[in-house]
Amino acid sequence: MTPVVSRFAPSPTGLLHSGNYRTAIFAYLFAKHSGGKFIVRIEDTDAARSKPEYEKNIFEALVWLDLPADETYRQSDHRARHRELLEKLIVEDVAYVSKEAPQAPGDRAEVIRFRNQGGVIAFTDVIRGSIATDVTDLGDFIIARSLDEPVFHFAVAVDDADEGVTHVIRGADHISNTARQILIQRALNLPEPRYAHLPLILDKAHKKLSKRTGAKALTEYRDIGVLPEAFLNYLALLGWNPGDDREYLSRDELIKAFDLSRVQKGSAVFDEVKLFSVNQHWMRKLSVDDFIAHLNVGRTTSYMDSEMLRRAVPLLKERAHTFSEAREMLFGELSCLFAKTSLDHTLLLVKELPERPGMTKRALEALSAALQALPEGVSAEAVKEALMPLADLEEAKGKGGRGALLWPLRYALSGRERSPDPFTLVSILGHAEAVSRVQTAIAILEK
RNA sequence: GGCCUCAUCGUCUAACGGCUAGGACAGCGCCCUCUCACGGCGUAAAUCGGGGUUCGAUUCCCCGUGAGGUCACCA
Repeated sequence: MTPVVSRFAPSPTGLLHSGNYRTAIFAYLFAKHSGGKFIVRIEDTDAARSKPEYEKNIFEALVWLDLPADETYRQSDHRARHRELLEKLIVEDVAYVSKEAPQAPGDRAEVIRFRNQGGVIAFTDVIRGSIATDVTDLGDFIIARSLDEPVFHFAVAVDDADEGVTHVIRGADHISNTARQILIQRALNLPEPRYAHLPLILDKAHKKLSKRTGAKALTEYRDIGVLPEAFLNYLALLGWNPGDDREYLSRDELIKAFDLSRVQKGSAVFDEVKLFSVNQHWMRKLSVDDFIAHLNVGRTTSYMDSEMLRRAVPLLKERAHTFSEAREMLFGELSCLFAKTSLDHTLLLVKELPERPGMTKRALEALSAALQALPEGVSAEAVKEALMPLADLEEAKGKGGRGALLWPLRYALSGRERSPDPFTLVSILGHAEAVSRVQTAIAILEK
């Protein structure tokens, strides 16, 4: 059995989106599952639209996703070979130079066309089964603008054969191109690869994902702090499933389980919310050090005590779905961990009962005493055990409930109406800092 | 419009022709709770329609319908 060789063949004419990289992921997983080769070929035959920065972006993305190519090609490097075969076809009169009336700016007065004999071309798609196309209506299609400028169909047929590609895994939007490419292969006597056309990924409007309609470039997801393992996981399960109930698979598990026979035929809608949910799963699996590295807040560490940051990681894992969201929290609702915020006198008294004036202050004093009695480095659970009995105390009972005490405490510690619970805050801040903040609150009440 | 392809909850999907059509994400509700989040429990939600084949169709066949793709001197 010949080893599998798959390829990812993007054209560097723009930033690639999730749909493009999903085909790369499937091609990679398929090759690696069988221990075969994964090739990346940059299809830059359109010299006018191909840009080096787009090519750079593609490789950046593949590095980020960790989809290393066993071999890398640039289609334009094969110009001599393409020319040789083009000349051969012309000599054999399978192709011919045709005079044209240019229709659009940039059109040539002379192109190379394939002498199409017509008839039905059929192939067996690994995913969809038999697909037949009547190529008669294709006419004598163009295979090159000139001897040195082959067009996509021609270059693909030649390169796939020259590079030993056994499986062409690409989007279903290429189905109708396949017959044309087979025609060229046959004329050139090239081996015919197996084809697997993947279901398309659709946007919310159920249209093919495209940058024109707002699909994000993959690197945008990287930049807002999506983990590559999450992206890989989510995209692999869009149009494929491992055959069991697993929803979260590591890259090794994906390679092990991947199988073209379980690829869906129907297209799938890209759901960012689910991607973020998968991302949260993988964020939670990160070690504290790795998590902080991904946070990438190095420049602000003078503001953020690094020990405090470490202690905040569990809170961030609990809340954030992306690292940019985590950063927002750090500077927003969790900023109270790193700096005291000014307290609003009326907010502090929000749970004060009119019939029991001074209750808030007395509660905070009792809490302050209880906090000082706590040993250093206690868990949130231990803090809760120590403070909860106070919250249930006589004076707080009735209408105010535990909130009569817990609210001023949490507000004194965080300066915010929304924040983690007070026990967690104490355990993170340390009781010295916690006591100092409570004292500050008491001082405000005394004024 | 021609040609090609596809069709299970809102979304991603599972179900040798045979359980009450299962799971996940998102909803919703309850619990936990001073808030936010987490968590726990629960709930709603689907086989596009019509014909066949069969003892029995989500599953196989046909016809509709719908959706998408493609019809470049772009890939």
